Amino acid sequence: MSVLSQLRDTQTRRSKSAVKLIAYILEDPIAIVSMPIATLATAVSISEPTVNRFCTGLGFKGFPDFKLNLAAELGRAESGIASDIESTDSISQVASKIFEATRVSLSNTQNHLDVGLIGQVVAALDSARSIVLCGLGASASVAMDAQHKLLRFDTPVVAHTDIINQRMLTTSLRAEDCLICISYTGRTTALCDVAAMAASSGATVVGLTDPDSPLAKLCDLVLGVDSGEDTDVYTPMTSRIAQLAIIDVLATAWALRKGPSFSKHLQRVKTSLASTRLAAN
Amino acid sequence: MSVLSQLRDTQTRRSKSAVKLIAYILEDPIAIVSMPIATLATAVSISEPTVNRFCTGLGFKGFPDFKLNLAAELGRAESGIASDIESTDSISQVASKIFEATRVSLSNTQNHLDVGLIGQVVAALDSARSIVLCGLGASASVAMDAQHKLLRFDTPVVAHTDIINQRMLTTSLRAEDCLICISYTGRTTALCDVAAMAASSGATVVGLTDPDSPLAKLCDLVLGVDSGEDTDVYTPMTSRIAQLAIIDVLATAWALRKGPSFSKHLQRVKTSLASTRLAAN
DNA sequence: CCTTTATAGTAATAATATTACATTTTCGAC
DNA sequence: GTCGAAAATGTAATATTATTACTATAAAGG
Repeated sequence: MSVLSQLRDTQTRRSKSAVKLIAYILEDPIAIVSMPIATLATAVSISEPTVNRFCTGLGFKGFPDFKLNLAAELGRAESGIASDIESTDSISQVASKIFEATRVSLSNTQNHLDVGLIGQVVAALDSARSIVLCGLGASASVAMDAQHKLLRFDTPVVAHTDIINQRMLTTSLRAEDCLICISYTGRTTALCDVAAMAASSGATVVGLTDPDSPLAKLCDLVLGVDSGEDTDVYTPMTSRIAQLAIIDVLATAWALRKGPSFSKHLQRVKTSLASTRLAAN
Repeated sequence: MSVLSQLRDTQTRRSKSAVKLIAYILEDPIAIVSMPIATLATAVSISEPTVNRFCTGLGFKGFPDFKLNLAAELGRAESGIASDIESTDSISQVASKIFEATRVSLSNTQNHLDVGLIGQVVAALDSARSIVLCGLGASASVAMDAQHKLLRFDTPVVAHTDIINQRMLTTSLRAEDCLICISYTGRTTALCDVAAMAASSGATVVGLTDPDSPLAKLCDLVLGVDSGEDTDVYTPMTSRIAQLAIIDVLATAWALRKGPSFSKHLQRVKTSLASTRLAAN
């Protein structure tokens, strides 16, 4: 499992010093890799053995081993720094850059993903009376995708990609419902209004958005999608893909939570589609 | 420059021990990162300071710094084989596996991408009177996403995710139009019908699908999406993401083809959206 | 063949990390 | 609350690992 996501996991119980330590490490992981244990210990005002115990506790051989693994992981994330596309690029250059940028974005999202939160969102979905997905513009397709995936579960789910329908919906939301708002920027006024109205109805509002955005502040649970991409000319492509990956994780985690009896249901959905397909040839 | 390529560089003059050292490191770089300098020195039958001098000579602060950089680089290269999700997996394991599978799928798609074909499709888009996107089920969201991206261009574009509308549309297609059919399996009967009808109208039919599928045979141009994933229980997640990446490439390549004058138009689209956004805070 | 320079080795030292043990804190039962 | 067990933390000693300073050896050029 990834070091960073292990650190970000809010599920596991942490000691006081572990909390301080994690916060400090996550603040600038790159700096940690070239830091002796003494420096780190002093920086968080704890003792060196505590740092060491923390590392072994995570399953590493010791502090140096921890640093090595962290470095490897950061290397994975930092690799491309997705270079901008130039007007002189050939198609194959464009393709490489886009694929690389997408991979980088995925890695960043993975590294910043809070596993504990995923669990909470899955719990919210599982106990919801119904699930509503809202997204506008580019995020509309993400909402549709999520709808398609969540349709397999037996909780009523619907995606709304139209602001009028979205607003109408909030009037009928109940406290037992779950609303998932999808927006890359988290600054779309219309969607913020929807989230605010939903929140006042008592429904659980989940945001799939920039954690620092106005929208995020209106949500009960926020799944952050790594930003840091310039929203210029070649619009946010990679962020959408990261959102989709998060939805995959949600759907899969939910299916697992439902347990083995649930796979029968999935099978039924599947076979009901078989007749729409041509045989392989 | 990358550590490994620096080591492989045959141009630079090396001392006798440096040659031995490099050979040993390249043999199993992963092993090196968790090796103390003493072990390495003994293994190559040279002294520890020689190893150290070698590292500083390469521009690193010392042996540990060298190891750190090597680890980061290896982490980057590491392309795990997407393992299946087990019912006993924890949420973080699920997340890691999904992200990894997605990255692998992206790489596969990238490797199999025919750049010449992309060029042909872009040419078709550029000369089209209008563009129609068709997708059903999971591919509906891909079609929507593509629509959103292509809306920025000044060719009329529309996505249809409803089989009735799709069928109606084919009756009004002309030879100057371009139809893009999106389907992961390429075996959805309804969509094959649509493609066949469109083809008979003379329109250019582009498929974003499995190259060996019935749908692909009905298309003029086929952009293959790497399959090889079992379509069981946890349905094709990663393939969708690969499709989206291809669409990104198409849209970007098209924008570049349009040339710099076109970026003005993109800017106009962008500013027209600004008023729907909240300011950052 | 000798000088010069680069290269390598030895041993001491410095730096970094780990262990063993003592102390404090936390948490739960009473 | 308070007592005791368990967990968490700190101190100091020790072990590991890396670097430096110095010496010796080997290679290159005249």
